[in-house]
Amino acid sequence: MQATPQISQNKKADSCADCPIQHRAVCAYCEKTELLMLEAMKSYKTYNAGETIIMAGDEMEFVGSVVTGVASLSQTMEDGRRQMVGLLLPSDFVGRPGREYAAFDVEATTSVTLCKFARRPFEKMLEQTPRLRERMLEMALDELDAAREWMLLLGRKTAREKISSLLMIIAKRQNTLVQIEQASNLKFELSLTREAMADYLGLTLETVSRQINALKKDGVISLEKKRHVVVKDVNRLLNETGDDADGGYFT
Amino acid sequence: MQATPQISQNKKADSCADCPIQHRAVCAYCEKTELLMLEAMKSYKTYNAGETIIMAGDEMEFVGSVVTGVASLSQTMEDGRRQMVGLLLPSDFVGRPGREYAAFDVEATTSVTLCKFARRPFEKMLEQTPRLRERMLEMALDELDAAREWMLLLGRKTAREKISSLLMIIAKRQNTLVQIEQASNLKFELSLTREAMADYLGLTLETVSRQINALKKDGVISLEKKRHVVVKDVNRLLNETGDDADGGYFT
DNA sequence: AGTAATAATTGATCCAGATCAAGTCGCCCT
DNA sequence: AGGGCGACTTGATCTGGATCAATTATTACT
Repeated sequence: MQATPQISQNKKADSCADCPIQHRAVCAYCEKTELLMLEAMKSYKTYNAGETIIMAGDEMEFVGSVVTGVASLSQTMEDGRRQMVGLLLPSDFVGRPGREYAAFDVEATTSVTLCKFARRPFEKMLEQTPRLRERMLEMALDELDAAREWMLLLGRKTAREKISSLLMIIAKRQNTLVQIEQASNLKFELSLTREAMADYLGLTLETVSRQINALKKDGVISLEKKRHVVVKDVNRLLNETGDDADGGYFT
Repeated sequence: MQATPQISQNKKADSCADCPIQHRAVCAYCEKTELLMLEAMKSYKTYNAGETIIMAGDEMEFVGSVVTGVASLSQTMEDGRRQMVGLLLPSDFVGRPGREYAAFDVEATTSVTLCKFARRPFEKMLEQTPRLRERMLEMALDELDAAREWMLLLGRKTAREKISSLLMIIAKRQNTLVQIEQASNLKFELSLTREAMADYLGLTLETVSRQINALKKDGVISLEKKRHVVVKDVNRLLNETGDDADGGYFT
């Protein structure tokens, strides 16, 4: 039963073009008074690729969301083993309201612009604003779903399935449903190093490299540059992920 | 730096003894009117060990929470590979408000009693009740933290570390902080089969069996019955998990 | 252009955990 | 008591991905 690739939650769809705050948490929350409060509170900051934004244990002075670029949330064991536990793309939220000290490392994978709010005022506003809290709940639940898919990937998928899944995940988040359905030739920028991919997938960078080249040799993808992927047949790639054909949620 | 084992979030602490609704989502929410509404809505149901409570794809008629027993949330691939993605102990919530069809399988691991609310009315109540929404957000964020710890386990820990971590997780959730600190001889019921443990940890049941017996042979634990564990020295076990000594969150 | 630094590939070997295959234990049932 | 079934253990072997070790692109900097 081979269905058309479906995109479950395209977060882009949630943003409203006329809202000056370009991120999901507060974007749909376009009511005048609070919007102005948020406007007054926010500030932008840009980090360079590779820069550490927050280290586990740091005091959390702010929360915010990714406006442009890619950041990662990860955990490191004493002996250096690393596991990425969150991939933060534009519209994703950073920080946990009510949390004093960071539990995970946040790093800029590419150059990243963050829209920041001082944590305390944001928390106060969260208390006063049911609509915003509702939005945060929705986001947390979406992330939880994503984390659970990710757990299946980490626990049970083969290296090849892991790589294919990652490619699909990134393709989905960077392109709209329409683009993917039409795409006999889907291209996208894979803005992660082999090492970052390995940390995402629970593999070594050597295995990542080998599997990407295997997919290439088998004609599933081709590479224009090391980090620019061309998918010839999306369904072919989807088959390699090990997921159900119609994958994704039922909402 | 060997610290005393810390327990980050003991969910038991959140329940209020005089609240007739014995679960976390609504428990702290003891305001008369809505409490009565919830009272009127709720119904209990008990499932036998091994019974399927919900299958992925089913229509979700209810949400609710675990009152007694242990249930699991899991995902299955077409070829039968299974990964547990949630372990549901008393006070844990089942179902996602707003979700029409189940995304995961829910199964009773032991005999389980669920306190159920019809989904629609619960959702309506959630809309009207900011305090309940706040509670749900907090729970979702806790689960997300747990999922991220779990991802580190799945992606980077060795089989022995995985088993040790699981034992610590269960010990923590079944005992209070005080009990654990004092415990030179911590006992607990491990209410999972070897297979369920394997599904939790991304291992095979044979490996689970071998590692448990290795921990026993090395004197880290002993077994009174196959599923009744005695931990002689909690710090010794904690060392085997690969986690930081003071592990857990900073709130 | 040349050189250093970083990212990626590729090969050879190894080993933790999977797989396959018998057992054994404990428990319910008549 | 015995038999049957599910849960668990234990052993032998295999293998996917890790590890170790060079190269070979890329990119960034003078």
